[in-house]
Amino acid sequence: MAAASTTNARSAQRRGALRLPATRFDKRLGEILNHATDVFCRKGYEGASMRDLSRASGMSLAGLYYYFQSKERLLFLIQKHTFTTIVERLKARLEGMSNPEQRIRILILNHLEYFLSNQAAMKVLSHEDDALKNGFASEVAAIKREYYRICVGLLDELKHERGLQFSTRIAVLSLFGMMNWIYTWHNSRVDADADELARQMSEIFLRGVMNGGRARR
Amino acid sequence: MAAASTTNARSAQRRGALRLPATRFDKRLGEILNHATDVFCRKGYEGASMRDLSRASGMSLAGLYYYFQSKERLLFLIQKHTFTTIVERLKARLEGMSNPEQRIRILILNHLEYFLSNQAAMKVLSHEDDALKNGFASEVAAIKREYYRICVGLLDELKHERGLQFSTRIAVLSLFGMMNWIYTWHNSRVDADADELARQMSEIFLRGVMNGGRARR
DNA sequence: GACCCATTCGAACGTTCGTTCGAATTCAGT
DNA sequence: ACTGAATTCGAACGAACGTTCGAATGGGTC
Repeated sequence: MAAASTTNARSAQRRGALRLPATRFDKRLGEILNHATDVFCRKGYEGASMRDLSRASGMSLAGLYYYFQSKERLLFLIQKHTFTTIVERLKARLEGMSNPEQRIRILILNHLEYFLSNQAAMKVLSHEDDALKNGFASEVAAIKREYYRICVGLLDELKHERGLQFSTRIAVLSLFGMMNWIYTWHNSRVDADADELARQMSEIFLRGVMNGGRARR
Repeated sequence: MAAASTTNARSAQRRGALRLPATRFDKRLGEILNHATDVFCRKGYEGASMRDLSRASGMSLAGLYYYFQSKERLLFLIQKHTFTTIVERLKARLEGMSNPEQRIRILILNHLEYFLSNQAAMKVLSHEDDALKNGFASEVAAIKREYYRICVGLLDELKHERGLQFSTRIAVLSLFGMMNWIYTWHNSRVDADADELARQMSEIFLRGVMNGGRARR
C-alpha cells in the first residue's frame, strides 16, 4: 500500500531522485496504514486512539507523526487509497467489455472481490463515511461520486438496451446497499466466497431490475 | 418514548403506586433520549460527548446522570427501544395476513416507514451496531436475531409456496442491506416517500428472488 | 572518524473526556 | 407554611485524548 506517495511532499521529492517507486518512507507508511486500518476497523475512527495505533504498529506515539500530520489525515489516506484502487480496478475490468448485463456483473464481482479481500479497509471506507471534515471529506466524496456515476452509466446502458423503466438512483443505491452491508455480516467460515456471492447478488439484482418493464401501479 | 420504564428500577417502583403508565421521570428520560438520539446521529456515539448531550437537552452534565447510569447505557436504551418498537409493529401488521408475497411487502413497508419517520434513531441503530459491549450488546443482539428470524421465516414461506431455490441467508441480508443503507443517502427533498420506496425495493427484491427457480450454474 | 540527513523516541503540553459528590432547588402532600 | 422526597446543579476528580519538541539514534557518504 503506497497510497500516500502522490500526496506526500517528502516522498515525492525523493521519487524525483530515485528510480524505485516505493521508497523506504513509502513502505513504512504503508505498513502503518495497514495496521491503522485494522485498528479503525475494530474500534472505529473516533474510538481508536493514537496510542492504540502506536501499539498496533510497534512505533512510538511521537514516531507516527513523522509519517503523517494528523489522525484525520491518516484516515483520509486510508480511504483515498482504498477507494481509488477499487475504481481503478473496475475501469480496467470494464475495458473492452460491451454487453451491458455483463458489465454490471463485473461491477458487482469487482466490488465484492475487493471487499472480501480487503474487509478491514472497506469497512473503514463504508463505516467512517462522514468522519472526515471539509477538504478531506470533499476529496473522498469526489471519488465516491465518480464511482456512483459509473454505476449509473452501466444501469442506464442496460435500461436503454432493453427498454426498461425504473429509477436508476434507487436501483444503484439499493445495489450498493446490498453489497456494502456485507461488512456487518460476512463470516468467512460460513459464507460463500466472492465469486459465489457476486453470482447470487447479481441474480437478485438483475432479475429484479430487468423483467417486465415498469413496476406496477 | 417510554423505553426505559421496564428496565429502570426507580420508575418501576413508582409505577406500582400510580396508575399512569408514563411517570414524570419517564417523560423526562424520554426527552433526553430523543435529544441524545439526534446528537449520536450527527456525531456518532464515540464522537458525541456527555457535554454535547447536556447542551442538546438543556440539562446540566451532572443532571443527566440522575436519569441513566452511563453513556453506554444511554445508547443501549435508545437501541433497545427503537428495535423493540419496529419488531412489535411488524408483528402487529403481519397478524391475519397470510399471503407470503404480501407478508414480505409488509415487512419492507414497515421497515422503511419506521426508518424514514425515525431516521436519527434508525441511523444510531444501524451505525452504532457494535458500539455496545457484553451484556448490553447481547441484549440488543437478541432482538436483532428475532427480527432476522422473522424475515427468514417469511422468505421460507415464499420459497415453499412457489418452489423457489435460493440462499435464504443471502437474500435476507441483501434485503436488509438495501433497506438499511438508506441512512447514507436518503434526502427527503429529493427522494420518494416510504410508500413509494417500499414499492420500488419490493419490486426489485421480489422479482429478483422469485422467477425461474435456481440461479444459474 | 566525521558529517549529514532520515528516523525514532521519552516526556511533556493543554484540553477534553466520563463520572461523582454534596449542596442547592423544586415539587407533592399535609 | 412545613416536610421529606424528587430533581437539578456547580465544581471537581483522575484518566485519556491528539499533538509537539528537543534530544537521541540510525545508516550511508566523504
